[in-house]
Amino acid sequence: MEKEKVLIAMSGGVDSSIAAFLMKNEGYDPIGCTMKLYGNEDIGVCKGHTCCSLDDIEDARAVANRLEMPYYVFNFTDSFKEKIIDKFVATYEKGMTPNPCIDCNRYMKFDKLYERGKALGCKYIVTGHYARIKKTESGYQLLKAVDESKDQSYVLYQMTQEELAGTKFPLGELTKTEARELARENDFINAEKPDSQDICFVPDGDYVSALKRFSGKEYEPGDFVDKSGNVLGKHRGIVAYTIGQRKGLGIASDRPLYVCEINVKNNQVVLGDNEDLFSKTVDVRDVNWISGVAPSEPFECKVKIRYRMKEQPATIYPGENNTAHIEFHEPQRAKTAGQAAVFYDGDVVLGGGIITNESNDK
RNA sequence: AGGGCUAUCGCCAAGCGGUAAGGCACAGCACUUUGACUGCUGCAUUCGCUGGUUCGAAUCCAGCUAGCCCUG
Repeated sequence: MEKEKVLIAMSGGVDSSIAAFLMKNEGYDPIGCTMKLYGNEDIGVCKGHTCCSLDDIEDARAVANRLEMPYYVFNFTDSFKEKIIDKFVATYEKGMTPNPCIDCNRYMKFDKLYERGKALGCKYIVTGHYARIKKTESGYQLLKAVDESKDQSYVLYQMTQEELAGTKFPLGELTKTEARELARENDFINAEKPDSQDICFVPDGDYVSALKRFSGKEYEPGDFVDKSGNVLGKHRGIVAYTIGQRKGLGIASDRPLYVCEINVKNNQVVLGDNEDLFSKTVDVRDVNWISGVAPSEPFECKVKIRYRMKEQPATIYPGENNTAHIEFHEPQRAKTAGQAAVFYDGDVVLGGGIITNESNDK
């Protein structure tokens, strides 16, 4: 009997390697692949451990060989630049803070890669994400991972029914510790490889320099001001800041200062106290409802406003044109335009959207 | 010109005769598939200068210097 083909996105890290291993064990016929998303020359020198650096292709290939899988490298550099990098730059220039990982999942893994999988006759594409997919009578659900500390459902909220139907997340049921164990037991060369971190196309973590390199621009310094408009100092360009940021301001005060507002128009960054950062309402656009249909009535659920935070109770008011208004029961710290708000009902991801900045959007 | 006040780390600021708190900034580490937040660690042998009193002074005294305020 013919085994079902699946396409495995392999970053070269432990997780996706184990994903491949598990699929193989489950009796699928896996094909390994790595998406080439950028060239080293595009991002400066590329050393270190990031999720898709070219060095990692060697590791991915080694694992694929080990598992006796065909292995391909897909060159997606053009669309990655267009869909991820250019948007990353544009978002910062608008005084907002992008989350490129979300876009990468949406436009690369579950769009470009998904198509390739189909073209290769694969029934599923498989990634090493820590999240679960559940089939119910009413359709597919995206769930949090069993290992809550590693849960990545937040960065997957853009997935559609069709994508969920054609995707497998074998790591969703495992803890990170178990994944590492498996890698060690099977002598995977990347068993001890550190978890990825930082933006993959900004390996040194200096995203401000990266922005300049990508855009070819210098960003104009401007004023740091307080709520009353008093000038407190000079900032090094609006793109270098995000809401709630404390470090790197270089301003000595009698208390900690935080970025409260980024004003693109006057090229000003407004600084204030931590208490000034809290607000109860958040508006989102580009909302994706995983079920495929927007709720017609307001409802209660829990919401995350950033990747690393515990979801908080809120009421969602679905709006026109894929928007929604969120009212938290308790004020939340540092809502940041450009980041995603993701809705949860227990372990189930209901959907999510991009946080708008009312003042900047006007 | 008189009178008063103040001078402690890059910034704010404790200390009031017993051998330099703390906050901010900065640096490093941890955490982290975004940016942040957060946590931990480090950061003045020295208190405007010069003398004096004392076993011992940033803390008391004198002079000098600088800044601020009030009054001709």
